[in-house]
Amino acid sequence: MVPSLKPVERPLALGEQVYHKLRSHLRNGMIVAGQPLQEVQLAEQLGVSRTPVREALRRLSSEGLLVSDGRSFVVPALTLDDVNDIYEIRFLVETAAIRRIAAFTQSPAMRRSIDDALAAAVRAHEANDADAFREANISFRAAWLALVPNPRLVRIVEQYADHMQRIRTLTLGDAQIRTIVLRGLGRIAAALAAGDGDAAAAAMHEHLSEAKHAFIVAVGLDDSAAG
Amino acid sequence: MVPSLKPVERPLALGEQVYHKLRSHLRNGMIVAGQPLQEVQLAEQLGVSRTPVREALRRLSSEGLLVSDGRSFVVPALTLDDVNDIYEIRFLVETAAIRRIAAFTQSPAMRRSIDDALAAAVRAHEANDADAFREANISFRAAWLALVPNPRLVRIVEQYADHMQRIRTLTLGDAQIRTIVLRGLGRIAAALAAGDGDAAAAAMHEHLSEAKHAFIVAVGLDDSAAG
DNA sequence: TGAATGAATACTGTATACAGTATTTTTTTG
DNA sequence: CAAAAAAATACTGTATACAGTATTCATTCA
Repeated sequence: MVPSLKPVERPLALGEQVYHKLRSHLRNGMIVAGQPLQEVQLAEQLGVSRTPVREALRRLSSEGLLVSDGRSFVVPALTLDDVNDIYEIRFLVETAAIRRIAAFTQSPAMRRSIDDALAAAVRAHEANDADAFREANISFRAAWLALVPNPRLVRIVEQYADHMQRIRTLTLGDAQIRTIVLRGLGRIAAALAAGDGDAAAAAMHEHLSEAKHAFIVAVGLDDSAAG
Repeated sequence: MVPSLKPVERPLALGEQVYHKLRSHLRNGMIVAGQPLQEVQLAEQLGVSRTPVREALRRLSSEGLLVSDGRSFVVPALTLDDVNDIYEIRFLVETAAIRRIAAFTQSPAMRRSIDDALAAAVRAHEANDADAFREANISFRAAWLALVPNPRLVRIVEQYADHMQRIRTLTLGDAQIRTIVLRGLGRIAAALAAGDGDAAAAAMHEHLSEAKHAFIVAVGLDDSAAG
């Protein structure tokens, strides 16, 4: 018998595929808020039956990415309260998570993928490529999250980051905001390179603060829009 | 038209009912780890078809209360790593949440249900009633959680508390542990009454620490069991 | 013309049938 | 008797049919 032979990749269940497809569409902001997501309609578009669609919708709903509008599901329109609540959680968990990994990011090997993502962000910014920048931003988070040893904590971070990622297309379309974000990523990476957990947490907090503010202004939830 | 007339209670969907029933059984430790939960079997016992059962199982699984054992679902046996991870999250979110509400718990009216739950715990402890004590413990958490203004934060706290609640029957069966827990609840309540957020967070941290230790010893995950 | 009523439609909840796969048991063969 | 092969079984993934309910549209009556 051959040792350490991994089981063959079984084709992903349809429900899983539908879930991932809808999720990525949500992340890209390709599904607008308010528009109802109906089982039959989606099933037809995706070429599957209602069952896997239903499963995916309920799963997204249980994660808060969709809400059940009595009958069908819709992408929730975030209120200012929602944004405050989400960022309260992000401040809490992302600063804790990044502090957690600073102990072993002094090693360049561990930092490899983080630095790669940062470099990609720099390139995208220089090329003025908003989509590539957004991708690099996602890669940056994925890179440092991969070092967090607590999978449950990772899950929470990913979940609430996704809530905002859905709208990130809006803010990262602005080159000025990309400049600010890039500086934030740089500060976080520098703190990690120094192995300074407190500095990394502080940099993350500032970074999230800037992102929150940019979002609120972009969507017009701030007072200036009302006045 | 009659004003303020609430919509009539619609009967809960079967999937919802199955979910709640299974969840409460998990909380009470009535479903042992390792035993596979199979759709057909559960459907037959509950008198419904596989569909709602399936929905409930997937939902519990997505919340981490069950894991998919290739085919069916099982209650995961918590390793020491799991316990450490779960409590890392609990330390983080429950201290933050309790700190958040201390600002308005100086008012006795706001503290009402918290004090009630504490009183119930005292009575249960004096009566040496483990079940009632467990209930009071749950009520205490529900009471202070009801004051937390961030529903998403509440959800995270509830979710990870439930992970442990499932085993709490074990530890709270011991009168000595109940004494320790009761002191912990008292310290938290006192800090809240004083409106001292930092003290409340510290009391919560100590309380969780004691609970974690009691659990590790009760299940025999500690070194003493191995040695 | 406006409101109320009834029919038609659209959608989800639930049950069940069918297909595919892993596991176990039985049978067969050395 | 042991091992391998084959069959039976048990289970989940998916599709689809059916039922119930809410919503929308058309029709009728004042």
